[in-house]
Amino acid sequence: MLKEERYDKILSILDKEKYISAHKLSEMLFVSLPTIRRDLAELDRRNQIIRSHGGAKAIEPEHIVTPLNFRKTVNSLQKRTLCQAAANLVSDNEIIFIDSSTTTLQMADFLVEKKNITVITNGISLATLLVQKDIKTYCTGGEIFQNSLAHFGSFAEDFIRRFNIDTMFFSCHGVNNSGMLTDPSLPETQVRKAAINQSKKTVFLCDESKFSLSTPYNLISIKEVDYVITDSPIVRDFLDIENKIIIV
Amino acid sequence: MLKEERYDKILSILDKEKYISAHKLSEMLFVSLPTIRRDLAELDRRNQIIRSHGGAKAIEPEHIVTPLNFRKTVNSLQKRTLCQAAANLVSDNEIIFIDSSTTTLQMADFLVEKKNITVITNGISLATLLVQKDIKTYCTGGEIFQNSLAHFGSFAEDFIRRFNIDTMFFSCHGVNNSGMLTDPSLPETQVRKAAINQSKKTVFLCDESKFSLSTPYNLISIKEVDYVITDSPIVRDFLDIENKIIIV
DNA sequence: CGATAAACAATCAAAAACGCTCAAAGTGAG
DNA sequence: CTCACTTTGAGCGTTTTTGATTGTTTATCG
Repeated sequence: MLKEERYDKILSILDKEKYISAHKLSEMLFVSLPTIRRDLAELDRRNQIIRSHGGAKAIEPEHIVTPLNFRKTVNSLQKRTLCQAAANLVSDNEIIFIDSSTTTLQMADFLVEKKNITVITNGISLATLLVQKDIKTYCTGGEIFQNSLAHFGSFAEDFIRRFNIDTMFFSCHGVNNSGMLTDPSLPETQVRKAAINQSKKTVFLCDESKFSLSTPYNLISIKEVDYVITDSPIVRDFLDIENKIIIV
Repeated sequence: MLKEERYDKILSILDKEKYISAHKLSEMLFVSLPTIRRDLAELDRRNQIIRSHGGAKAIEPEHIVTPLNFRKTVNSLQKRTLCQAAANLVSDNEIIFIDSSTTTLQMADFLVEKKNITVITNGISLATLLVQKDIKTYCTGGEIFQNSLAHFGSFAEDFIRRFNIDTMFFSCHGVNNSGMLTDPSLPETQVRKAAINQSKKTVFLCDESKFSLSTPYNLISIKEVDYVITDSPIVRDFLDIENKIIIV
């Protein structure tokens, strides 16, 4: 097994387990403890896990994608439909923010028809797509994270604070039972918060898989979102005012 | 079996598997290990796979940033040689800046071997390449320009001013007869100036085509550059101190 | 607080993978 | 057929990765 392959396995185990001991990893991957320790040290250096005494804990499970379902995940028709509905909310001449996630990536395809819009994003893949479609695009700066090809951290937040945004489109890891949008990654949450603060209107793209998932960091309550775009009517249970929901 | 045919097979295997060892490939394709290693080296050079110790890993579809037609202009051997010489000037643990241009793009290939370096760039294609090769990469933010897939403008300049850079690598459009480096784009010139101001050392990558070209905006005189890497001895005419030139 | 066990970093030797050179095999043009 | 050129595989010294061993640090519990 290649080293990079082992790294991926560790990350995908941490995606499910949240916390894993070095000892257990060494049994699961059939390598010695020193090797696992070196792996964990390296993954910690890359900011992909958080090292702790005895093992490691996860930080960004959302972005670890297994080889088999990768294309499906990104190009899913489900997400495409959400993106189309999202793009319908954009008017000509607007300044919009789109956060970096596999869910929002396909919005690029539906924004082409808009006139004179400006898009701000922290996702490099999305930014590149947009630019190639002749859409005026700003990308936040900062360190680039390998798994998501996106910017997080104070650089990105400072950048966002310079803009007045009309509409902000985002996704996140899950919605817990109290209707709070949550994510396992603090940096991602902070970037989204910064963007929400600068925006007149917020739109949450929410596929079915996200319900009853609770992860450490709170973003905002789903009730505070202006529009929820979803393919699952379950969403109604969390909302008071019906007309904020767009079910596709 | 033709070589290109074998390349195709390797790519299609990696399309399904994500990781593959050189050993396994040699069994599957009935050729020796040295041959597989040469194949993998070539495919890595073409940025179609990512080489790693023991085998190779696939490039994830999401990570493909450069348009297809980009490659022809960029992959010239001439530029590659300049980039290799440039990379030789980088030591472990350094913080370097690489400006966005087709000339500097191939530096990514030669920086892999350095340990613990940090690269700052305004070029998105370069940044994406670097990140995939596990190099700590910061990209300046700002508007993205379609032609160059790069950031310019005051956002980018502000970003650069936050760093202390050891070495700054750049190219520009031309060198005029007084030895002044010039460029037709003011924003590009400004970004380069900002980066030069933050840097202890500057390195100019200069291929033959650049001489006697005068364009509107002055960057600095070639005499102020710490190292000039060139494939053309004509450069000597513009310089006093010989040891700043590296002719490849 | 101190004792005990677990986890750790550091070191080293073996194994695997590597790059390199060189000769053999294959290929195409004259 | 010969010659030049490319491609391949074997041999060899080097580098990288790995796992065992050592002594040290850290967590736990009485």
